[in-house]
Amino acid sequence: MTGAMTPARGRRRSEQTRLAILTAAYELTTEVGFPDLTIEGIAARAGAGKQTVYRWWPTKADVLLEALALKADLKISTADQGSFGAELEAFLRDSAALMAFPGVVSVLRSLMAEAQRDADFRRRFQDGFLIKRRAALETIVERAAARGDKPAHLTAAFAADLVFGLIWYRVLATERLLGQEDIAAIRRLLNERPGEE
Amino acid sequence: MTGAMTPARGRRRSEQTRLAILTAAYELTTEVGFPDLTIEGIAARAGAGKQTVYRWWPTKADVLLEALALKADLKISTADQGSFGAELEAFLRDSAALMAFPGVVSVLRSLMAEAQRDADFRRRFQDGFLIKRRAALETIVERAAARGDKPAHLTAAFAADLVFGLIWYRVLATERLLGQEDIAAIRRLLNERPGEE
DNA sequence: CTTATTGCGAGACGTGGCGTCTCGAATGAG
DNA sequence: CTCATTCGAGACGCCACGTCTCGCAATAAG
Repeated sequence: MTGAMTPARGRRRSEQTRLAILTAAYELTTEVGFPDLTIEGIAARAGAGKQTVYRWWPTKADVLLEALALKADLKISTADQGSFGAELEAFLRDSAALMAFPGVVSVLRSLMAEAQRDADFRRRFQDGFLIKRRAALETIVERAAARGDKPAHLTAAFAADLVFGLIWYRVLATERLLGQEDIAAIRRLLNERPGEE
Repeated sequence: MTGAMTPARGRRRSEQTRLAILTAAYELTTEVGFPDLTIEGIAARAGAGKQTVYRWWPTKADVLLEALALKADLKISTADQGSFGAELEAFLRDSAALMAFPGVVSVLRSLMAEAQRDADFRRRFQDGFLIKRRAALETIVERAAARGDKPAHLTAAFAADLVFGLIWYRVLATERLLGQEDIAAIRRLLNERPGEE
């Protein structure tokens, strides 16, 4: 939901049209790419009017941001698995699985790119996506700390910077996606020496 | 240089105009932001014709990429300092200093964003910037390996992914730039236990 | 039921940068 | 001198932008 409050009177927002717009935006992005994605094209494919899109979303990037949540639901495991290593591995596996979903990597690239160009969207992208992902990982690290199952000197914030840094750098700057060997390497790097120094 | 070979005959390319265009592009980006940067605006500020810009650079992002090299010269220390930790610290300090240069962070964001939108520029950005930076860091790691001064299980490629991942993630997804405490944390993370298993 | 209010599809409209093209002058090797 | 090439300047058609207007549909208040 991006728009205003629920109106007291008048016609209600069409949920069917909302879903048609989100689906059209997601599909069009994978077909023509984000730069050639247009509001006009989204509206046309969804069988909606341009104004209907503009009324509920400020930019095409915001449409995609909501479409992403719709498609993949962003469910990441943070369940207590007894050890920091196991939870970290589960988190990374879920992240890799999400990015294996068709079109997700392309959309993620587009959204991060747009966040660099539009300061207002940058904020919405941080609030609606980035900090939620961070929070999940930080939960795991903090639980490990409470357990005494965490390397010294490793703060939750720094661990999040490292992990998400690796994931995003791979997506944005290389062609190599996260593999099993990367997950093992991260786990080894962050998980060793539970109570040293 | 982006253009063709040296012509056998005819008027030579004006170095003065080339510098004026690069300077104008760099300054305009910091003033109006990359999205509102236009080829027309660059040409006007530089006192050049549009065609002169189009003749030598395929996109405005390519102009900025060359302007960045002109401004900051991208000199990163890879000198042998005797230990992996010292060289890593020098590298990170240089990187932080480069990004402290006015406008550099803004340009870096714009270029990485554009690399997500334009597949052709993506390649040029990788070849002309990203892999050069990687090569510098990988040199340091490989020298440490030859010295026996490197943690086990740490490959040069993975170390580069981690370090550049952290730097780029900070720039692209947060407002926090690389500080002294981050440099210390990276050094601690990558440098401990020189020969363990 | 009547009326006010809001959302809807459709599309017209002016704006502005895009990338191409043309022009005449300047430059420099053969 | 000759001719290829670059230069500054700007005209040109194109297209998506974001706004606006229209008439109809849906919904709640009176």
